[in-house]
Amino acid sequence: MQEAFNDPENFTPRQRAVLDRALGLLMEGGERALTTAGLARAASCSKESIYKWFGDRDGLLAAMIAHQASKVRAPSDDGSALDLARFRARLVDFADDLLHVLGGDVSLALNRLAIGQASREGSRLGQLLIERGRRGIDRRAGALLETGRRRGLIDYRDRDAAYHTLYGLIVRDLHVRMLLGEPDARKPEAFRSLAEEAIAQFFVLFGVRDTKKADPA
Amino acid sequence: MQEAFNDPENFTPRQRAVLDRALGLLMEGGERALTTAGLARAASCSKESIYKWFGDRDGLLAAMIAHQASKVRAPSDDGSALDLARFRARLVDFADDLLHVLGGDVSLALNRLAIGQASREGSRLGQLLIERGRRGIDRRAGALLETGRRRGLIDYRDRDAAYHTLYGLIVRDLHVRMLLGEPDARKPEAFRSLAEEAIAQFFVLFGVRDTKKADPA
DNA sequence: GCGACTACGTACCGTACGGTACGGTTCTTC
DNA sequence: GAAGAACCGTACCGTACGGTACGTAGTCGC
Repeated sequence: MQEAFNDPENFTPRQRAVLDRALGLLMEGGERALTTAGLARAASCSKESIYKWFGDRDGLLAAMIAHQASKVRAPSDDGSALDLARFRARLVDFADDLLHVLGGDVSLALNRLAIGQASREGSRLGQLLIERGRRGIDRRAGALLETGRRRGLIDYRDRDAAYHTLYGLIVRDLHVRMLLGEPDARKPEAFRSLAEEAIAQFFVLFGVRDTKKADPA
Repeated sequence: MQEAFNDPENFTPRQRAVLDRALGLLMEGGERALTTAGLARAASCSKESIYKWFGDRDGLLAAMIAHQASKVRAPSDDGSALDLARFRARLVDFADDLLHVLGGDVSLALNRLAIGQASREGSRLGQLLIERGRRGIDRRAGALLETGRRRGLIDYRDRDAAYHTLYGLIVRDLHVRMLLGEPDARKPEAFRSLAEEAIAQFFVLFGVRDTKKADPA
């Protein structure tokens, strides 16, 4: 019955505050800094309450992921009319958002936590992170691509394959480098130009040919 | 003077054997399974020797990375004459190798270890992993790309940018998913086709147009 | 006002780990 | 063959953490 602890809908405001404090501790000092005693002290609650609410330490970690995921609301994709320029701008925004999300403190801390636990057998944190965190982004991008294809702005055979290519063009090896703590990888001021270049390349691969093709030669 | 411990050239065969056993423990059960007492028991050595050889636990981890990196020898890039087909095959091989390396047990275990430690302030494991592990791959790919460009098979403005794009096309989000423990991401039997598709896309972006351009329309 | 409930703070327990010390054994070297 | 170094096995120490138990203080319903 540990699942009952993981439903962010049932979290009380007090519990959410404690989970936020836990995320803060995790961001500051990593997993080692997130101890039940330390969290109880930092959040001014008792260890007993923590265990009562979340079961055990793994339940707490899972609840943190669920809680954080519940805070992120994907911007609703209004199906307004898209011309090529607007569609391209939407893709650039998506790419920029993606880089900022992946490079955010909370995302990096949670991914480091889940990856650190991934070697352990019974750990479902990785799955949980993918399901709760990535699914939303994937769906948002998938819908965007689908819209672009229906409007004849891009074309592809396999939507998932196209999305994975888009993801690779945007993120490259930046995510892992940021996870490893390489300072050069975390340059939010560079994300915009990276996003624009990635989308330009994506259009070369999947764009429908148009009359305004620049041809340097 | 901890640096002295990290030079794999100075490791004795006995020390290498211990480091191999440590890598084995790390692969089996993650960082939690790699304790000094456990390693001493598994490798039939004394804890005192471990501390004498590697300084402390962090020194041991660094030595493991250095040791593993020293085992990987990049295949020497013989500058034989390359036509397009051979160059393309070389790139596919590189992509296939890259996916197999990143998805290997040792690589995943070491990356998980370094990422788990990345939040800690003084941790240089991430840097060490990038320097010792990735530099070789990067140089190999860079040389390959440079050769292709000199032969007029591909073209690019910025070699590093081209390489990063190549990396993104090959790896996509597979590395992080494998690090998170997603079973679907680790399908070595699928790596070859992924590699071929990535190289095909790379040629669309950076290939020099030739007469045999297939044009569906 | 009173019981039932919840939560806070603290103290406590068992365990496990990093690191050190020491006696005994094997191997090298002269 | 003796001196000395390297190493193994084990025992030991201090600490820190996960998890539990308990005494107390609010709070809500009646």
